[in-house]
Amino acid sequence: MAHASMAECQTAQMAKTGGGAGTKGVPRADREQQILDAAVQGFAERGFAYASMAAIAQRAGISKPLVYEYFGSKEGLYLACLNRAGEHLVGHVVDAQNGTTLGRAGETLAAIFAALDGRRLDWVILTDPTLPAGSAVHEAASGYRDRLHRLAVEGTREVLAGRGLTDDQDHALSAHVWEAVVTAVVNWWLAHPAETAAAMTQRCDRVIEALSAVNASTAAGAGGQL
Amino acid sequence: MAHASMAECQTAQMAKTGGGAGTKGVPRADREQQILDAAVQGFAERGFAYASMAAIAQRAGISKPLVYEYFGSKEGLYLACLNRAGEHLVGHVVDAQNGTTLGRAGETLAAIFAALDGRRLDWVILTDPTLPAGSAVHEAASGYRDRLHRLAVEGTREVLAGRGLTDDQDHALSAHVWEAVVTAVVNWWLAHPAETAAAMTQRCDRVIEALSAVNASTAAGAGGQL
DNA sequence: TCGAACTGACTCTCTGGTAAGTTACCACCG
DNA sequence: CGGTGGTAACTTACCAGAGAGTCAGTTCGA
Repeated sequence: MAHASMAECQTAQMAKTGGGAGTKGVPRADREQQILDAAVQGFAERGFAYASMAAIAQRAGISKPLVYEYFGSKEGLYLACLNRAGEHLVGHVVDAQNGTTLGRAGETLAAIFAALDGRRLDWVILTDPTLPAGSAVHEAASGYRDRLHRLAVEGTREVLAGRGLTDDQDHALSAHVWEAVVTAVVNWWLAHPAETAAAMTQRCDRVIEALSAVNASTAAGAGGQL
Repeated sequence: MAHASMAECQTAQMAKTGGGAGTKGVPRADREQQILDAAVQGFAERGFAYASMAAIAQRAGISKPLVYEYFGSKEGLYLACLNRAGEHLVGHVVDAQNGTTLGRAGETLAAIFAALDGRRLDWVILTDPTLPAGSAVHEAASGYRDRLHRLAVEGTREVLAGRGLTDDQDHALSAHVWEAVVTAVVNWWLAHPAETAAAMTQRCDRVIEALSAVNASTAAGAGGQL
C-alpha cells in the first residue's frame, strides 16, 4: 500500500516541504483529476464496498480530508468517477452510431471497445457489482448502463416482432440478455489485457458469424449444440 | 429488521422461556438448517459484503454466538450456504442432462429453472457479486459456477469448430458469453417472481427460436438489427 | 450431574467523516 | 521593493458507529 506514494507527481510540481501541512501548489482542478484517477483504480480494484477512502487518498499522494473537501463523501467521489466514465462512453457510442449503420451488434461492440481503449477501468466503475442496492451511486450507474442499453437495443423490437415475437416480456428478456452479452464480452476483454480494441472487434465478428450459422442450423432442426 | 423474528419456528418447537439463556430443545442439525435458510435470505437480500451476522441470527430467531459456534465465521456460514445450493443445482442439471439430448441451450436452461423452482435464492448465493475477490468464498462460488459452465458448454467446441471457428480464445470468449446469458436469464426470472419454471422454459424456447431466425438473416446479409 | 443448546455483554478493528490548525501563494499597500 | 493580510491548499489527530468475533456463564433434557 505504500509503494505508490511517489508516483502521483505527474503535474508540474515537486514536493517542497518534506511532509508538513501547507499547500503544494497544485490547483484544485488538477488535483481533482488526480484524485479521480486514483479513485477509479481503487474502486475498480476492490469494488465500492471494499475500497477505502484512506487508501485512495494515499494512492493520490494526499490526505483523506482533502478528498472529502473536494468530493464530500465516498458516494460523492464515486459519483464523480461515474459521471466522467459514463459521459465519455455514452458519448463515444452515440458518435459511432451516428456514423454507421445503426444498431448492428458487432458495430455497437466495436464502438465500446474503441471508447474504452486506454481507460478500460471505466467499465468496471460503470458495472461495479458491490454498489449497495438502492443507493444513489447504484441508481446513477444503472442510469448510464441503461442509456447504453437503450442505444444498443434500438431497433430490436421491430426486428423481433417481424420474426414472430409479440410478447412484451419476451422483448424485455431479450434486451436483458443482450446487455449481459455486452458485459460479458467487455469483462473478458478486461481479463485479457494484451488484446487490442481492434483485435476484439475482429474476434467478435468471427464469433457472431459462427454463432449465427449454428443457430441457423439449430432453427432448421439440425440439433446443433449450444 | 424486527418483523421476521416470529417467522422462523417452522420446525416442531415453540419458545418455552421468554428470552433467557438455556437450550430450547432444538437439535443441532435442525438449527443448522434454520440458520442456513435465514442466511440464504440475508445474504441474497444485501449481498455478502453488506449482510450482517447479527441480522441473520435475528432472522433465524437465535443469538449471534450460536451461529459462530456452528459455522465458525461469516465466510464459514456463506460456504455452508454455497455448498448446499451448489450441490443441489449441479446435481439437478447433471440428472437432467443424463436423461435428454445432451447440451442443447433450451434444455440446459429448463433444467436450471426446474432445479431452482422453490429455492430461487440459491442462485443469488452462487452468483453474489459482492464476494471479496480472492477470498475462499469467492473461489468456492466460482467453482460451482464453473462446474455448471462446463456442463452447459459441453460439446460447444466441436460444433463451433465445425462451423469454422478454430481460435482457442474465440472458444473461451463464446463460453464466457454463454455463461453470462444463462446468468442474465435466471436473474430476469428472479425479477419476475410470478413466472413459473415451465413458463420460463417456454419463453426461452420462443426467444431462442426467434433469435436464430434473426441471426440467420443477419448472416445472410439482410442487415438485421440487434 | 453432565453435556448440549443457548445468551448478554463485551472487545477490537476498520473506516467514514470531522475539527482545528499549518503552510504557501498572491494581490495589494506603503 | 518589502511587508501583510486573505485565501486556497493541505495535514495531523481525532471521533463515532458498525460489525466481526469472543467469553463467561445460564438453562434444560437425559
